[in-house]
Amino acid sequence: MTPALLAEPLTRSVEDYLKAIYRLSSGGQPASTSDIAELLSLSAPSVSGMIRRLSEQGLLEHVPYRGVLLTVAGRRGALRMIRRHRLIEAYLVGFLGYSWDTVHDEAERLEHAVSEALIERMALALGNPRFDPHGDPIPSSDGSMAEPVYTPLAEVRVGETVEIRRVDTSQPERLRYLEHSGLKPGIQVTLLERQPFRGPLKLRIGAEEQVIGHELAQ
Amino acid sequence: MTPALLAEPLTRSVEDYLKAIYRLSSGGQPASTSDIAELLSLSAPSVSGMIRRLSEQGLLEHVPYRGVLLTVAGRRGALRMIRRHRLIEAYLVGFLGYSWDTVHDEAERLEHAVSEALIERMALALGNPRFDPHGDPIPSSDGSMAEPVYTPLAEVRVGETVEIRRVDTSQPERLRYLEHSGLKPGIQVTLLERQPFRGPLKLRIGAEEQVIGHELAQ
DNA sequence: CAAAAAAGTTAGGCTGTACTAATTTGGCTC
DNA sequence: GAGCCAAATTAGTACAGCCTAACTTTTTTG
Repeated sequence: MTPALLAEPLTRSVEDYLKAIYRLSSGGQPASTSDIAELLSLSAPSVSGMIRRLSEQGLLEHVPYRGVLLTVAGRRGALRMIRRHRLIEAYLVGFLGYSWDTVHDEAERLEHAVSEALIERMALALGNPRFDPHGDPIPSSDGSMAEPVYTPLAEVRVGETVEIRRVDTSQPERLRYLEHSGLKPGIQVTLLERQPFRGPLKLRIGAEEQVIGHELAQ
Repeated sequence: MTPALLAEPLTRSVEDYLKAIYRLSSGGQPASTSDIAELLSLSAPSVSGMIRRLSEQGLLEHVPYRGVLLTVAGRRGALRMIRRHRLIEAYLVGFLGYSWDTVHDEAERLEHAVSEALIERMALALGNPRFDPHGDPIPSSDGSMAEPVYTPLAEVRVGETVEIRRVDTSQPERLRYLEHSGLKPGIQVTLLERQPFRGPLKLRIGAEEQVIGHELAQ
């Protein structure tokens, strides 16, 4: 419950915890110890210990045996890292020829090391983008983030032509597949037909393609 | 005395120690505990402790009370960091508008975080340069480094026109001054006159300038 | 060349972050 | 509602790196 206005710098570990908890609690439910442990590949006791320290620092709210939620300060820290991560990804893809699937790990390490000044220079070089290469929104430096609602491709009507806006980044191999088939944000796609019972969708991207049982969640 | 061919990754601290020891022992003399402590802003006992660990890892040769020298493995680690540092500096100056005096600190942190792949992409974007923006040589990825011998400006004859090749990077404020006065590598300079007894030198850079008592060591 | 000063090392401690093993708590089932 | 399982926490340990205080070795100097 420290004021946290004078914000001492966070360690790398703390930054990773905040990001993880942000992701896990994005739906409003608290993040559980074991989910955090799973996401960060750590043991549950390690997470328990860190949760205690982060609570004492006022970065999160802990209800024992129930889970944690970020405080305002914690959320600020998390969004700062997400901004960094997504800008770094955008920069590496835009200026250094990185591909979708390799850029994540690089950004994961750089996000802890880069200065505020460099982040802003990269943002400037990119034209202060609002979205990263996968279509995920980039928080602004004051910590606000546009979170537009898109229609999952699975729910588009047959015959409709839509623009891909965002792709799920949680699985690298799926990403690689999407990249290979040209399903990138900004691309126009027409839904040709849909098989019932969560069956595959056929769509046209210029040439055409027929894929994805329902891993086209969006 | 481990073989060190399977090279476990070095920690940030270890990387900094290796760089410091490389610098301090570049003349062939061993680096002393207190010089290392001074350079890294650490206490002497901290350095003593780290020296023991690094010796055990086979990264340096320690003669108690006498000093340390890098082993082949240690030198490899040091040159790897110097390559990273100088390429990052060159990249930030060349592509992101950094100035001489601000680029060092940024590189100091990034050099520990960047992947081998990103370093090589930056090198490629720069056209595999052999020298960084200050004129310091960049070690190649196999660990060799050209170390040309240049004539200090203080020893140039009056009337001669020479090209600036390299500037001393050890003092940020001096660097800032040099940058301001246009004394950058690649620039042509004519020595107009020299005052005796380590007095100031007058030189022409297009317009002209008269500076530097003898901090123009090169 | 002996004593003082400087440099280096050892001893002992602290913090951050991780671990395993043991214990506690909460929720589910019969 | 008793018992059990899973999840969470506590207890105790380790290691990297840092520190200060105290001691030893080397160098300098009167």
